[in-house]
Amino acid sequence: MPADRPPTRIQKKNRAAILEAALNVFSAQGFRGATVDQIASEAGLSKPNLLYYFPSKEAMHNALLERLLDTWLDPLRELDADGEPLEELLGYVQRKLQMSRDYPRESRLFANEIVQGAPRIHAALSNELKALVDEKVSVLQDWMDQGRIAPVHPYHLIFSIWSLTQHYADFDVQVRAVLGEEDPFATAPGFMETLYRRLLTP
Amino acid sequence: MPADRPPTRIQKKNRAAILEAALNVFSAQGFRGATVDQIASEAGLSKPNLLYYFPSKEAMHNALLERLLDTWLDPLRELDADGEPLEELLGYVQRKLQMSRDYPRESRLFANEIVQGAPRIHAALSNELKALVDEKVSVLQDWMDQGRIAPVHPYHLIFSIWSLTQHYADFDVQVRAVLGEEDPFATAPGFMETLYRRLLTP
DNA sequence: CGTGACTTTGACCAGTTGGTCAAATCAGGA
DNA sequence: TCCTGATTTGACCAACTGGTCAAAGTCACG
Repeated sequence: MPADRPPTRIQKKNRAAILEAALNVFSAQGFRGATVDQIASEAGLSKPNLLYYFPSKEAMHNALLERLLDTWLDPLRELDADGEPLEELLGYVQRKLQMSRDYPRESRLFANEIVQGAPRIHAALSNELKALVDEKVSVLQDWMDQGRIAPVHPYHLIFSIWSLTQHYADFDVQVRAVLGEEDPFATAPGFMETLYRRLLTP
Repeated sequence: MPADRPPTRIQKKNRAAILEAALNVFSAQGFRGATVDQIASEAGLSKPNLLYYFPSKEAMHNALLERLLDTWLDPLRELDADGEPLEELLGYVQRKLQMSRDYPRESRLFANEIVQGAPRIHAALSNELKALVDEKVSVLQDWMDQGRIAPVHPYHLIFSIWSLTQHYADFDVQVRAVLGEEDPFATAPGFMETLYRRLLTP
């Protein structure tokens, strides 16, 4: 563990390689299923060397989760209260869907954590996450009150967007087993657009 | 391991207790996260005693998954080609939602397995599951062709039902963290009905 | 109540895993 | 080049975990 002066070139490179490898392994095996040795070999480093950069396996996991929550909520943050309601929501849906396509490992890391009761990020859910959702829900509520989108339970509306979009990353195996050759991400955007347009058009 | 004559009273009781305990532990911790000792103590038996009834930890897990897939698909099997299309679909949605409320452990067991790539039930997904879905999709397609429900991508329609309903079991912690006091299952059925009614009414 | 099959368990074992440590090696500024 | 701090690693541990086994206890039925 080097002193807390600015990180060297080597530190940056190795820390990044470790997190990249850890993301692969944790997202595929879950926290307990992952072993430090696996991560080390995936990162091309020795196990003691990993533990030189991160004090423990849990620290790697935490570093990933911390970085993740922010990225994960970005699409929702972009929802603009001053935009055209339906287009804003459809935009949010498509951004979220793209994240499932482009960052499936992150989605699964998150899913693993939540399914098992979110032991490590429970606080963040009740604080940051809840605060952001509450804020955006009040925007949705205003739009509904003004008759600019159809009235529906705003929290369930957001849950539905989360679950529908993340399903394609988290349950990827199942989706592909059922669909066969067809690429889910070719047809999903159209389906989503239809669904939310019909649901929300006043 | 007793002979293969009919199971005794004790065998029945203990096997059931073990599976019940295993469901608790596996659904909360995942396969690798669960330990045989945990399951044993939860079942009120000793570890060697568990391994007298099941040859290995994996055998317990398999026994659960096997029993699960059938139960899990029952609501979809009930979808009746001769019924009134919209009502049939809404009925399916509500049955699936009830399963999430009444059997959250089973839902999470399944989720854990799929998120990690379904290593143990991949075959069942491509066979039984795909066959059933294909069959029901052709029913949906007929309904759409006849103009009895609005045309949408039928596979995505089914995925959407799965993801929306299971979300309330699998991501329960997150849902409750955001909702606070409100019981999700009080308001979800209404939301779902609205959603699918608007999506599917021709 | 005796007997053979069924059940239970304490003690144990080998493999795995997270983590440590001292010694060796390397990088780069003076 | 030399020196100091940064980096790397082989060898090790202790704890945990899945699984074994022989011996002891219990059950049901003739």
